[in-house]
Amino acid sequence: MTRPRTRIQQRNSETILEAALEVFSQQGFRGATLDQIAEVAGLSKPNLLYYFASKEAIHAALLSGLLVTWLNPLRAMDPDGDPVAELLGYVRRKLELSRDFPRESRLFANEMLQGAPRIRAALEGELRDLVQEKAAVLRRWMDEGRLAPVHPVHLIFSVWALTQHYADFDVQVRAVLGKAEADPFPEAGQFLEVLFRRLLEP
Amino acid sequence: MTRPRTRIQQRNSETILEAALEVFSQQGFRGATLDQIAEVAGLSKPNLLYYFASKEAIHAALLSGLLVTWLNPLRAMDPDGDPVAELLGYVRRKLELSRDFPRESRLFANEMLQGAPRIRAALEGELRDLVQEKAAVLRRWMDEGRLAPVHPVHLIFSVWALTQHYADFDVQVRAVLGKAEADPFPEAGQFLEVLFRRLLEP
DNA sequence: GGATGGTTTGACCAATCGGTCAGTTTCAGA
DNA sequence: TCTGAAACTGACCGATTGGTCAAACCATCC
Repeated sequence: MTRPRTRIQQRNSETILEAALEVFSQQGFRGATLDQIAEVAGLSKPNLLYYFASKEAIHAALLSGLLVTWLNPLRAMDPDGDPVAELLGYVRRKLELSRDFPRESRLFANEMLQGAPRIRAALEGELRDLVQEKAAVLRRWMDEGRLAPVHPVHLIFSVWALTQHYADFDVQVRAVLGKAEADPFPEAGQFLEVLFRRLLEP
Repeated sequence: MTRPRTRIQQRNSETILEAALEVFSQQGFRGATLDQIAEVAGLSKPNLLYYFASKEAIHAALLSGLLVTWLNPLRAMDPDGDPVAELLGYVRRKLELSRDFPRESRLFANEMLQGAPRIRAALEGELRDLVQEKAAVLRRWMDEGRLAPVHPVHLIFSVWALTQHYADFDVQVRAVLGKAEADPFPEAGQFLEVLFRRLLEP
């Protein structure tokens, strides 16, 4: 449940979570099966259940760390920094998360599509509080005339939507852009910088 | 398969598809079960399979009409109209789709998260062609100085991301905004209009 | 070389899965 | 009112599901 003790426990727990992330992020909770996870992990199904009490427990372990990681870039937005630079930095870090951890993004998206049955509480508590706190900072910046006035919460939504789109809809992005092997993220980064710069510069 | 003939066939086919949309959009293909769909539809499982050959067939029937509906707003963008007005109109119509057909949006999102195994071909064909066609129009508008120069395809991505976010992440949006009963769409519409106006006006 | 405790597994379980089928009920048209 | 087709159902099928368990394995320390 908490920290694995032996090296084997450490290694196998990680292997299982890695495999579970692969499967859950693609199939959702109900669509994923322990057999799939076991196969990806290269372990037997009973062995999975030796390390985690249930399918639910594996999923919970994945989700528990997720929200924190996901919100770190927002937390890092400095109220004493330069408004536009801070927000562009946030966008950049969030886009890097989409690029480097697309499966985590899809796991989160899956949970949202299902109506967030397992993290509803965190959304209405932790997440809401942080967003409201940062929205107040944004509102202050706007009042000071250092940021164009827009609805601060929807502004944060727009950062989420625009960055996560490149992870969650990766197939579509690549299909439309055509060049299957090319990396769409550099272009996306440039586009988003222009977008937010034009939106936010007073 | 094609058009139902009798009134009963018409009604029950619609009932089944309506129920299937409810379940598939929330659970994804693998996560959904025929029993769930049958219960929501108020029909017996064998009766479902009297109208549709298989679970796969129900899902396919839902998806087949989806892409067309989903792309209609983009199709409606008039190459001879006013650039900014046309794009804002597109955004408005797309946001209305998110508001009025959130389950369709989630069904599509689920398919994307799974890697689009059933509509990959349409993405690389029909969808790609339409986007490239409209991107050419956007590029022309930019060359004529009637639209600020940005990457046209990523511009279209941004419309998708920002509008679909309000359907796909509806739970999160409402959790963060707090007021559970309030409708976030009017505010969203205003925000998106400001965003795209500032981004696109030359 | 044993003893010990952490690790792994084949065999198995009840429940649920998508789907079939023989047979019954309902309905529309003559 | 009769009849044939359409609509519907309970019972059932083999496969798969999440999960259990006793037994075996294995590394380590004495």
